[in-house]
Amino acid sequence: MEKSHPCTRRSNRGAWTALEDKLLRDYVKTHGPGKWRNVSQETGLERSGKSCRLRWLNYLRPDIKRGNISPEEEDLIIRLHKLLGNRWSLIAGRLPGRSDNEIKNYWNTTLAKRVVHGQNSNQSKDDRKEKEKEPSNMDEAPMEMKGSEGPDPVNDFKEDYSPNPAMDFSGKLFQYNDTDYDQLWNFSDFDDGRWGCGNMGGANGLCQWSDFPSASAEEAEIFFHS
DNA sequence: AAGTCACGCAACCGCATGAGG
DNA sequence: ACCTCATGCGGTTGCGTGACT
Repeated sequence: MEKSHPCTRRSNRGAWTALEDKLLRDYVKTHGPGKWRNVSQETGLERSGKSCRLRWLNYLRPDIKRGNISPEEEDLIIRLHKLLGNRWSLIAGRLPGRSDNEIKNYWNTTLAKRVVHGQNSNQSKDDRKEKEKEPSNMDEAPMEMKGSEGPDPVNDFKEDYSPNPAMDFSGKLFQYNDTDYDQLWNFSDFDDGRWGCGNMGGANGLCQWSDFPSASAEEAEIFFHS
């Protein structure tokens, strides 16, 4: 097998062509998603593995949903962003058919200004540039805000989703009743130990805040039901 | 009609992480 | 325990296009 010299074999950049899409689709159909490094060798595509992966995830995979974000999806994005910060892949995981890139773009172009500036989306580019110079609250993940002067994610969550809080809010465990959140939480999403335990079984749920890192799901349940 | 601006989106880049040797 | 490689993630860039002057 002859390798092209890196200088002469310049990888393609820019927008994907229909032919490139077809080659990538065919590759995935045969080999399945993954082994992105091999795509260029197998198909002749002059694209990096990263680029192929991104194209597949954001555009070509069969379950991808194109088109406008619905108001329901929008609401979900806002609420999840409030909880999770810029963890786009987690947020995308709750919106079937939407990619993290799409949600990130939608947030940055549409929702961020709406959330920061109320409903006034007529913001000039200069204004945005100015904003970009200073750290935005919305760009910070909840855990980074913790202990600072910024919003308190625990209390925010508490206020928003816990009309009937569990017995010990200050003790880091709390209950929510919002049925939406039956679908929103699971253990694996929060494997960094900051958000973790949840009772996904019914209309009510139990969540754990990061100051309780050693608690297992079982411990949290015992705590909640004791 | 032509030039400029503003915006949205696709794609790229750098870093982090995890698996396997 | 360390190294390498593949993959994933979030931030950023740049292009295409429609709106505006």
